[in-house]
Amino acid sequence: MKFSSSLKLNHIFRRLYHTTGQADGYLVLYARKNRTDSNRVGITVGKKLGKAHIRNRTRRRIREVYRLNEEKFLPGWDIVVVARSRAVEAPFDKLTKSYLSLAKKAGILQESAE
RNA sequence: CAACCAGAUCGGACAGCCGCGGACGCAGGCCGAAAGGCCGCGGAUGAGGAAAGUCCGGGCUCCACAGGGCAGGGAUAACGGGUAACGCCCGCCGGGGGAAACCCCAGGACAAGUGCAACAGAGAUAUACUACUGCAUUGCAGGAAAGGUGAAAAGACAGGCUCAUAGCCUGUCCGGCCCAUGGUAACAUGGGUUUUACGAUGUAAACUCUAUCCCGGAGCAACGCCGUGGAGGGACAACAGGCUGACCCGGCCGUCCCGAGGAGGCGGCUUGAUCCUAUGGGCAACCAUAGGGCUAGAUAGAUGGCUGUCAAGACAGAACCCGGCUUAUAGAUCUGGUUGUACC
RNA sequence: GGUACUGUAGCCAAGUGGUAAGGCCCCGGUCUGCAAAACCGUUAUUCGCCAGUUCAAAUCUGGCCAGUACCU
Repeated sequence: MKFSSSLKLNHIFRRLYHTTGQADGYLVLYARKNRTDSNRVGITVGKKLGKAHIRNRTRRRIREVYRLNEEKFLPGWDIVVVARSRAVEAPFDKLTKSYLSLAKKAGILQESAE
């Protein structure tokens, strides 16, 4: 990916949970500026959603949505996406639609992508 | 061919585009004094039979600890073997199931002691309600067969003597004990002994006893190393620097050193009671020898998305590592075997 | 990843082998002109599930399932 990396630090996750997020039936999205030129993206899949292989698959699909749509995002943000229970069985195009609409509400999409 | 039984192996495949992890290689690029770091390119490589539950047994690491015995605690339970060890595995004995192949069993001891046994029943470890027999006429003697209750009522049955269903005698069977033979052994077979004391209910997944084994605690989020800042301790010799102050002393900032240590980082981290093949030993589990192979090491945690064809069809994702057990699991293939039917 | 604990009526729960206490709620009745309160009565096919031991299991033993807490 061109300007993105994964978000790994636990205290940044906790800082983002305290911000106001955007949510729908599939996902919850938190975003915050990070004063760099790149994005850091974290994904949270809670233990209630299923066993280990189900959580792994859900996380991969959410990561893939970001990877395929990276050029639509603005750089310089920390982003955390939390999967909700409907995201486990959701088809891929619905997941993509949900992700992008939440990102648009949060104001982290490029103007040309809208 | 059908229905089964046992064991073993696999457990979506192929193609295209985009993408991920850690090694390796590169006369590649950038940073750096160097060590090295970051990026790029390349071709390989990259989850399981249960990776799961965390139920047992170990390795490994740290903390605690002079030696020995008793006590105490825990585990196991026919017998023999395998193993580093096990509560696991193999063989075998006994019992149970099946027509058979074959499968299942926590399978020591209640005549060492203690405890518990509701309801029903006359009586529950002991008894005499109904009923029975003899003599006498409602009393004496006999003793426990039958009825009934219950999970359980003094091993089971037959014949003779007898007033009798008591008691005694005889015989058969079950169990116990003793002897012989076979077996390493559990045990099997045969013979003997006896019947009120060799047989006086059940329960030890009740306390307990016996035999064998074990014995401190924690667990890789263990543990070791580095450690910006901040806080702590020490030093500041000479004119000296800044702040406080009219000035001096003093205090703070400052400079250097020290050892703990939070965030974070690095190691631990994968070659091991290892796997494959062959030969030999053993009924088998397994063992020995020889040759060959290296096959994930992440740390918000790597296998995904889309398309096409076939199939449509599971359970499910390593996190220090092994040996087992248990649980979940669609389907496919192979090997050996049993029974039934038909044909030659 | 690791270590503990809990599961009994809709809710809170007692019950250490022998008919599963009690309280709240719900429902029915008495009372009242109608309610409330009070009083009386009623509610467990599986005591989380499956096996086993026992004459007999909520209870004892083993294995699963679900939930909670702690270490971080």
